[in-house]
Amino acid sequence: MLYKKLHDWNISPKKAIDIQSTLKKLLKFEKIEKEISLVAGVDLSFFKEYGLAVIVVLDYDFNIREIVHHVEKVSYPYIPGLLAFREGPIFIKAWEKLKTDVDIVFFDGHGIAHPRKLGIASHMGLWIEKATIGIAKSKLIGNYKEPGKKRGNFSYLEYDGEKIGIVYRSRNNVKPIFISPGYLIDLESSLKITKSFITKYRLPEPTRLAHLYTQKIKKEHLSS
DNA sequence: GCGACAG
DNA sequence: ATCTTGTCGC
Repeated sequence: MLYKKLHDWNISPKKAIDIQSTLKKLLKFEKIEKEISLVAGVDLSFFKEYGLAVIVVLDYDFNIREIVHHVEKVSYPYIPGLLAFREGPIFIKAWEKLKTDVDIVFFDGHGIAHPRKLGIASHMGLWIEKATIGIAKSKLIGNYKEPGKKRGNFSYLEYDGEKIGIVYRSRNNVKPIFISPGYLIDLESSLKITKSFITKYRLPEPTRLAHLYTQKIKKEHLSS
């Protein structure tokens, strides 16, 4: 698939923060009316000095339509708030290999629930010009009330007096997931669409399957 | 200065 | 994210 190269990746943390502050101004959020038919889930795993990105495409019936992956040396450390600079360049290489045109992309990490409103989901949404949703397993910033213990219970993640995400209990008695809009989608639509892709597991299928393949493909690489 | 801190 | 087996609980 095509994408816009908005900047270089090999830059200092200070410049990376400047870029985030600049790109944040380009974000747009809309209510999704159209029925979603094809979605993609993205996840990465690491081994040795390499990073492996996997993109899984699913249709509305959870059938896998396409899977692509890309492996390359990691060139950026993990710094809270700058995750996109570590995983973004590897994800983009996998994205180049993707042939299916999807409606929405789920990322492992936050969207606007970020210090500069530019978590990896929002950041990459601008590059690929697609609607994106951030699905994180823990919070980066913000405050929230612990949601009820039952599946479906939720509360809002707030920061600077604004609702930036939803803390959603996807299964009974399990840690909640943090859903936040990435790009071209609003909070309400993000929750609705994410819920439609959650079955019997904590994570929505696109993200869950991407993670599964990330581990599987990594093992194949280590044993051959 | 202290605590927090996506993956 | 990653190093790692069994085990408690729904």
